[in-house]
Amino acid sequence: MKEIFKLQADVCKTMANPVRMEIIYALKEGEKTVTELVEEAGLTKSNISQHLSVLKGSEMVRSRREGQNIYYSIANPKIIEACRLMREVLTEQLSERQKIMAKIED
Amino acid sequence: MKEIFKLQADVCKTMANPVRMEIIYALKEGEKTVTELVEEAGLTKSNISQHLSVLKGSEMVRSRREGQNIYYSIANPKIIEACRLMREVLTEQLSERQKIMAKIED
DNA sequence: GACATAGTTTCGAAGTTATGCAATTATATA
DNA sequence: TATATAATTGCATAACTTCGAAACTATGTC
Repeated sequence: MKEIFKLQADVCKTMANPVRMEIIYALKEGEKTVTELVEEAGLTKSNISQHLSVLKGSEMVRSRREGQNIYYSIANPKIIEACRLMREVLTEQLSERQKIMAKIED
Repeated sequence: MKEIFKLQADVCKTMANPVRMEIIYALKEGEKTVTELVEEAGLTKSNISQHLSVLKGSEMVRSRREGQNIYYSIANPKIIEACRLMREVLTEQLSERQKIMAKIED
């Protein structure tokens, strides 16, 4: 019974990094090569490659080679859905905080 | 623009621990005291308390005191929704793996 | 084969997280 | 005030994560 919590925590762990979150959002638009992701994020190729390897290890992304390039894409659209919901949680938290701040300013 | 990825990763980070995931699922049923959570999880009070403090710091749970007890509850039902979706991602991954295993056994 | 480009892997330093133990705080009750 | 129960905090330590630099692998072109 406890095993499921561990596995589910691992899914979160994969998404629990700002670079990997940025990669997920970048791939939302469609498949991209490592170099494209590197340029978009403004980070080293080594770093992006390592994060892609984590994402692939948890089966959140797939990859396919085409000549010199390797194209990465989101493995399951539900990952995007989960991210969307977490962003909603976040925005509701932020707007809640703003309401409180507004009250204090009165 | 990058800040949002950091914040969103932080939301994930909060959920990226099996004990905290177990607490979230335990609180899904309704508010509970620390002692109840301790008994349910079979861990030390110190440990549960520290994880509750992380969850509270990210505003995922609320607490209210009633006499000697402190009752914890989920702050936003969307947190449960996000967890549900992540579990779906997980179960789809597991069943996908099983399909592949079945093919190999032929 | 030599060279260029795309991507991965290895390694070590720096930072972060999880845990139990012991000490502390808060409330209730006699 | 003394004592019991509920919960939190501080601290040490072991385990894990992140990152860049350099070395390596894979593919394409001359």
